[in-house]
Amino acid sequence: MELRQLRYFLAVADELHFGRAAQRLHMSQPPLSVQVGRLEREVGLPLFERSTRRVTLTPAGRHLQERARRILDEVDAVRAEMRDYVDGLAGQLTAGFVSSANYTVLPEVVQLFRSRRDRVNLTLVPLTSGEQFERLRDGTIDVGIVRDEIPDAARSSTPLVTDVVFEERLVACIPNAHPLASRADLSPADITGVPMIAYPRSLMPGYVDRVHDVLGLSVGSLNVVEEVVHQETALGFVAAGVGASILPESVRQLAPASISVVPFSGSPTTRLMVARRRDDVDDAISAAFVECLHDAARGLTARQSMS
Amino acid sequence: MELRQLRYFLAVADELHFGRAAQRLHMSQPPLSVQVGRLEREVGLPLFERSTRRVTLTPAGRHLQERARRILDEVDAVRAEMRDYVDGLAGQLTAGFVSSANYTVLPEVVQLFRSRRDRVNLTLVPLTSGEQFERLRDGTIDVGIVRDEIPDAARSSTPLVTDVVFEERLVACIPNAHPLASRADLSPADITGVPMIAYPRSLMPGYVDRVHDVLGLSVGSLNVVEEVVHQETALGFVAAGVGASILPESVRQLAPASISVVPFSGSPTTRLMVARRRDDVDDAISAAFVECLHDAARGLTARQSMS
DNA sequence: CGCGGTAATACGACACCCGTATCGTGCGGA
DNA sequence: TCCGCACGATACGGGTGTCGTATTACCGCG
Repeated sequence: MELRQLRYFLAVADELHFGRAAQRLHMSQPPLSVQVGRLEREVGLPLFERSTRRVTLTPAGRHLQERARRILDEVDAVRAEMRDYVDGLAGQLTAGFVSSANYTVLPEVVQLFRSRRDRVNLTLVPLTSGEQFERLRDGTIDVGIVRDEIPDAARSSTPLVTDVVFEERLVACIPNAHPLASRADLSPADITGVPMIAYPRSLMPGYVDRVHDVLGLSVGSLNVVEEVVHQETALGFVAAGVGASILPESVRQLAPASISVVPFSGSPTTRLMVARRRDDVDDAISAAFVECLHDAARGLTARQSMS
Repeated sequence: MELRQLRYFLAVADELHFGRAAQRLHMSQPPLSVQVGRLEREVGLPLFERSTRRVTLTPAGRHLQERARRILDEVDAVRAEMRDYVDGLAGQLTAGFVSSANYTVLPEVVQLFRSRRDRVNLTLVPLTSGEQFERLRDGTIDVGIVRDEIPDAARSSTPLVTDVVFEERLVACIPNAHPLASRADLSPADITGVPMIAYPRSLMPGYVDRVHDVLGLSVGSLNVVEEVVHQETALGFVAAGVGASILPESVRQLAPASISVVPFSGSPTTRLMVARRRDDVDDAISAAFVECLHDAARGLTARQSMS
């Protein structure tokens, strides 16, 4: 029993006329008769009562008509669902993200994407930028939300492409007790002697390089006393008076009253970026996700410029 | 998209191994790979991620796995249902019956058959014996419950076969006012002069012949003053004093107090019979129906002999 | 670095399916 | 009553699909 035979049978059952059914199927009548006959031999009983003047369904034929219609409808539905996978309306997307994105675009991005592509299963994996480059390469994630540019070394080894999503100012988080805490703004020279809480370059290469770059600092010029991997941890050390830390401005939401958040003169920035494999940029699902990122960032940037 | 391809795909999806799947499908691996590839080209995207060491389902593949399993299960179910039609567990049966059967076997037969073959649609058509012979011939009914033997003329024109189902005594229904009403039993000679309500021979040939036969009457020897087609009508005329009528004993259930029901000496009988086309005797459904008839009659005969 | 295992490809044989031509049959009109 | 017509079934040839065997390509492992 093949679908073709069911389609043929159903056409005849609906038309109750082999000639017209054949016409509807864009074929000639003889092979249609043959296929229906073959189906009847397979199920072991006649599905039609035929005379040269009239074709009628047998009870078994009537039953099969209902079931065949149901099955063929289901097959059509599957075909449509498969087309949705082709068009990116359904599927799977695994996205990495730096935890700091939690405080800017991420919540709205997730909401936007879930509403626009409700049949895509979105899996979010919190990872550092460096880990995301690695997992983009081995295919464990499809898209990465990273902070700042990919270092040349990582970029050359695999063809990854990046887009700037959201730009925000860098700020210094300083214990209130420290003399610099009361300053309106800081210059890079102000912090060179200050004990610093920083990220390991191996895990956050883009961000670490960016900070040095925009502040005009040479490698090693900062007095790093502690290395951490999360903003929350960094803020904890700052609050404890261990040192200061250079973080994205959105960290204000997390900073307790015991910490002063001081901007830099010249408003140096850090950039949230989205990274994908080059051969993935025209994938419909990841493209939709990137679009959500930009849409969410657009709203955030507008609010940012108003304040 | 054909069922064969879905079957092949599903085997691979279950095994995650082309070789083992091919083995399970009793075929070799290369054509299996080809068919799966063909299916993938049709839906427009890969269903498996393959390396030489590992086969994995893509998201679309996982989805299709569920749907394909469902569809194939449904096809299997249809096959089983079709087999039920072959085996006579499902289908259609149109049975004719003489209205007098209503007062003996019919109610129990219907109940029995409906419980034994709940998936057979039983249609009951009240018809005289003569009409049933006609409609057995043209296929409008599949089985007939008739009274007494088919006359030779009807029998020869089409190959019908009959079985005795239930035998009961003939009785005379007489208005209470008539002198014969008080008799314990009657002989045929007693009624030759009495005005009679009878059936037309054209509609009930078997019964009319039977009555004449078992009572030893020659054609025309009865004084027929009225012809009717239903017991109920005959009883009405009897109650009105128009005349007497010779009916099956089960008519007692219907007879009002104004009518006397008197048996004949020698206990002549009428027989309820089941008739089928000869080429239908090994049809599973009608055979089951006949079996129900006999089973119902068996119980009835037992109760009859006890009284 | 070769070896085993696995999926993909190549190719020839066979079966299936389709279209054209034709037949058999039953109904309806002349 | 007979002929014509409509319709489904059958016959047959050509093309396509599907299968099995043989072979290739690739990957992981010892």
